Parts: sequence; C-alpha cells; structure tokens
Amino acid sequence: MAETIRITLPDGSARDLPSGSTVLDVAAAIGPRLAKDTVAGEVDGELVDLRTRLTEDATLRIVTVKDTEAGDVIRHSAEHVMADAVKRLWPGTPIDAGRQDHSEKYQYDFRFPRPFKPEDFERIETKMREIIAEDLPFERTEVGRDEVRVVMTGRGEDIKLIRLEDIPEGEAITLYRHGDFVDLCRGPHLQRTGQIGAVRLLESSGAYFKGDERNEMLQRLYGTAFGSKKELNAYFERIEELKRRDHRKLGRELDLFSFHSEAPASPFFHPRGAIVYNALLELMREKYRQYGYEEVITPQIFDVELWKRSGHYDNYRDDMFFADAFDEVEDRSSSVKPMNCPSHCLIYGSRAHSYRELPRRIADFGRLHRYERSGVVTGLTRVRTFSQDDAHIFCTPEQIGPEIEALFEFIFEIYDIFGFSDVRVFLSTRPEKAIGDPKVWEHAEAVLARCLEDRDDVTYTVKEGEGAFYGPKIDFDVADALGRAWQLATIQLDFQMPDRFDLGYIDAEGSANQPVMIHRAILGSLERFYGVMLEHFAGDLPPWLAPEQVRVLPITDAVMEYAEQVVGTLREHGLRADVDRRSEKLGYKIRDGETMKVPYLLVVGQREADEKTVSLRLRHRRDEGVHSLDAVIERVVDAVSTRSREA
RNA sequence: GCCCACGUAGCUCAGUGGUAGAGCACGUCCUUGGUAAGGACGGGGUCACCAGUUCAAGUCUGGUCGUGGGCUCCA
Repeated sequence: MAETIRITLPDGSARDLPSGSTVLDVAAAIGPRLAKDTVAGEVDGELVDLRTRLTEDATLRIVTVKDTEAGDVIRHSAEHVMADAVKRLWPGTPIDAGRQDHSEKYQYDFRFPRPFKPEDFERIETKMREIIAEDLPFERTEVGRDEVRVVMTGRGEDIKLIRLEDIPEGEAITLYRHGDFVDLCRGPHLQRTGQIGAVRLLESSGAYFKGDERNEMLQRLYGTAFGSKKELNAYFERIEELKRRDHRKLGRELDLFSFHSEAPASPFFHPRGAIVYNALLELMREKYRQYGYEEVITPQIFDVELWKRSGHYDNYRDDMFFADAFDEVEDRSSSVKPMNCPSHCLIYGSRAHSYRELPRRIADFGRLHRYERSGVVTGLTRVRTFSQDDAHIFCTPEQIGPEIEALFEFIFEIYDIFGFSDVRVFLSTRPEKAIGDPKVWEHAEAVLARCLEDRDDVTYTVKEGEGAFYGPKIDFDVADALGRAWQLATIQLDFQMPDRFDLGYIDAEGSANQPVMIHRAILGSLERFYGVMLEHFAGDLPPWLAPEQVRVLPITDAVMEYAEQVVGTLREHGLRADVDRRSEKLGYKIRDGETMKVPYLLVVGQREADEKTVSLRLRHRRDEGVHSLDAVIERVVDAVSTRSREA
C-alpha cells in the first residue's frame, strides 16, 4: 500500500493525501465550506460513504447537499431518523429495515401492534424534526458479527438478528449510529442529521417480513426527504404534474381508450385513439419502405410444439395464453403467440435462400398476448395484448455490423421525430436461463460490444445477466419530457433460433450456412410507446398525431353552412377536421376545443363567411388573426406532412 | 403472484345502519353570441359481484373480480 495516494478531482486537478484518508478528509483539504456541505463521495463513478477510506489512487467527486445524488443519501439518513422517531415515541418497538424505492421515497418496517394512522404521522414527523434539530452526527463503525449480535440482543432487536444471519460470511458489516439509535446498515449516510432539510411522511401499509406471507406482518411507513423545503415542495409539484400527465387520465379525458374488466389489462382503443395508433403504424411503415423491410402477416394461434422448438415453452409457458378447444383442454396443445420470431423463422425457412438476398428484414405488427401477472399490469405501459413494431433481420455474420449500424440511424431518426433526445444505451449479457453454447454467447456479446464501441455518439452501460434467453441485447432507454426513463428500443442478437429452426442460406462458394437473426423493435410495444408518448406530450399531440387536427367553430348558426364548406375543403386536403355544431357561445366552444387539445381552432363568423377567410387560433395560444383558408390549409398540411412538433 | 388501499351516475366525488346526492358531461327548450364555461327544465345508479350479520346494509363481516401504489417480474 502506497503511503500517499493521488486523488484526481473532476476539474482535472489532483491532490496527494495520506493513504487511508476519507472522502471527508479530501473535502476538508479543499476547504471548510465544502467539508461542511459534503454528504458523500463518488469514487471512480460509484457513490460511497463520506467516511470511506481511500487507499488507492482514484478519481473522486465530492457530493454535496446541493447535488441531485445527495437525495438518496439524505433519504437514507431520513429513514434512520424516522425509525429513531418511532422508537422514541413507542420505546421498545423492534425495527426491521428500511429501503429506498425508485421514486424518491423511502420506507421502514416495524413490529407494531396496529397499523400506523394519520394522527401518528404528525407525531412522527414532529419527532423527526426534533432529531434533525439536534444535529446528531452519524457514526459509522465496521464491526464483527459477534459484536452486532451483542448490540442488537441488548437492544431487543430480534428482527435485526435474523437480518444479520442473511449477511453472507466474509462481507464487511457496518453499524450506523446517531444519538441512541443504532442500525445495521451498509450506508452511505450524511455527516449529521441536521443536513436533512425537509421530511414528510407519505403513507403506511402492512407488509409481511421479507415479503413472505408465511412470515409475521410488520407495519411499514413511507416517507420522503430532501435537502431543502424548496426541493420537497418541488417534489410534490412533480407528483401533481405526473398525475396531470398520467396517460390513463388523458386517455379517458381525450376519449382515446378505455379498459374493461371483461378483458383485464387489455386496452380498447376508441375511434380517436385508433387514429393515433394508426398514425404510429403509418410512420413505421413509411420508414420500413425507406430502410428495406418487408412486412408480413402471421397467425395468432399455434401448435404448442412451435414454442417447444423455439425454447419459449420451457422458459415462458407460465406467461402464455392457451387457446384450446374445450375437448382438448387437458392437452393445452394450442397457444396464442406471445411473440413473432418463430413465425418469421417459419416464413424464412419456407424456401431456400441465397446469400445474395440477405439480409432479409421481416416486419410484423401482429397482435401479441402475454399473461402478465395481475400485479404488474398498468395502463398502457404493461398490458396483456399489444403489438410491437417488431422485425427480425436474417443476415450473414458479416452483415451484423452494418445492420446494427443502420438500426442506430433508424432508431435515432424515429426518436428525433418525437423529440426524445436523451437516450441511454445498455448492453445486456448472458442470463442464467440461457440456451446455447456459452462460446457462441461470448462471441455474440463481443460483436454487440464492438458495434457500440464503434459509435462515437453512444456511451453504454453493461447490464450483466439481463439478456434474452436466446441472445445478448442492446436496449435503449428514452427519457421523456419529465426526465423519466422508459425502455423502448431493443436490438437482440440470436444464434439459437436459426439453429432450432434449421435455417440456412447458400454462400458464394455454394455451401450451406446458418444465418444470424437480429430481433429488433424501435417503438417497442406500440401500447407502451403510446402511453409514454401521451405523457411526454402531456396529451398535446403534434398535428400529425392529433386525432382531430382542425375544429371549425361557427359563431352563430347563420354561418353553419360556411363552416361545413370549410371542413369539406380541409377534408379534401386529407386533414382530420370537424365542425362544432352545438348552439353554444364561442367561449364555450373554444374552451372545449382547448380541453380536447385540438391543435387548430378555426373561428368563423359573418365577417369570415363574407370574405371567405378563417380566424385561426392555435392550441394554448392567442388568437392568430384572420387568414385566407388556403394559407391556413398550407400551414396545417405542411406541419402534418413534415411531422412537425409545432403547429 | 405477494403486501396495502380503493371500487357510489359517463367523469370527479359527498354520503358511517333507517326512502341514493352534488358539480361536470348528456337530452329538451330559451338564448344567436367574436376568442377558455349563458339560462331553465329533464333523463340517468342491482352503490363492482356473491354470500353472511341485522327488523333494516351503499354503510358491518367474509369471499370473488377489477383498479391504484409498492415488491417480484417484463422472452
């Protein structure tokens, strides 16, 4: 071990410190103000406790209360403060453990004789604020197993003793302490409780110990915390905004789709909703012509043998629907397709192929059914019936690189149309229940990694063991207008399926070869994309997607005839337009047009009828004034045909 | 699938054991108006479903289904 180590900071500067210095020591060496605000460190890209001792050269970023990453540390510490508050209010309450979820909330489980009630929340919050005001330092101690046992036994924390047994031998065990409160915890934690700026309890629920119903029921408290009151308020505003944009709410309000218990987790797209769905399909079909794809239509119901052959039956039969006639129910011999790949293998294998015709890009919008577990379905983002913009590319090994290259172009072109500019890329490798030779897997992973390395504009993260059972994949996570990440596109390399379906092609030398199969989708599930897109646009769909592009609002019934003429002309130009024929005041009709998020409202009164003009009003904007109908049509047709995001 | 909560009119919701309510939406009529809600009247509910407790259940209990939040999962 070196006596001094070199710590490189984000600005490129370096500092030499004694080996064994902590993150906090580094901060202190830079300045006292920084040290005061330090909540954690990021060592070589990994978030660590500020008490972590550095023993090797490393790059370090000091995380302060002002950084967004500080939130997790603040909430983790608030979790301990909440547990402390409960123990102070109800001494002797045994604690289980806390955890963070993925939405800026933390939770902690207790053995408590009854559910926590709203009145309890206030008392607990007040107590938490007292503990924060005490500004107690968090102390981290690395301890031996026996020591933990003594401490927790002494404190009557018998649940903790069970948790202790679950920690694998050889793993470092740490205790975090503030005031009288002690928890078995990995960290990281703040310096002092006073660094927690604002806390709020959110809800409570029962929860079985370790999530197993055979175990005892504990009581769980949920809360959130931030560095400041301002950030806490921003959190609640964000929650409100999420509710406002919720695609389930928008789908109902805009009359796009509904759900019915007769077909749980299966969307019914209404006329307006179907227009949007079909506009997405039209987009993909147009691009398919450009990128050389061939669309096919395949069956819904298949002999189960097909899935045994493809490997899906072994891996996923619990998630499949079966479709047997009543007298065959015992056999479960027919199944509804959960995916398209085997169909495409059958089509490819229906005749001999020459290397000259590869790659073949087979596309399919076929309806898929997957028996998603009841607890996992949500709105359009996780459904039991959906279609994908699915395609399988059959190509030679040499063509993998160029094909993936082209896919990157395709994917970014599509995302650009929607304004999805923040895209994160992941490489997922061999999972546990993989089929096929590990050597082939290694090769496939290497091929994908090379494609990723070759692109200057893409950085990626490896997800170990997250690949499909037949091959590794590249996934694309897209951030929507609120910065939430959604997995949409996927590119999956598959050497197994061509083998299982005996697919082949004749190469230039006249000998038989096996093609490689690339599974890919860009929007992913149309349904999920639909939901994500609705929330991304907050329901304000761009003109090319809007179910009703133009609405004509006659001011009085006297100009109804002119209004009908205008709509007729708009429709002749291929636009989706209608007249608001109700005998309501203009203000009412405008309000309704705005509420239904129609991009263009055309107000027509006697003046317009006399001059053959229209008064244009854009969604969420002021009156744009009077224009000739031709000028407005040109403007709308242009926005639609270019798929502009602006009206 | 597991945990918790919820399910009353098309929507948002009120109604804690004693004859089902409001606003919006919808219909009819009056009003014919110039850039975000004109007025009057009216129709509409097996209170998710099935059992149970009770003289009496939207209300209490159990079960089923569905939905929401979270967990696990997502070929």
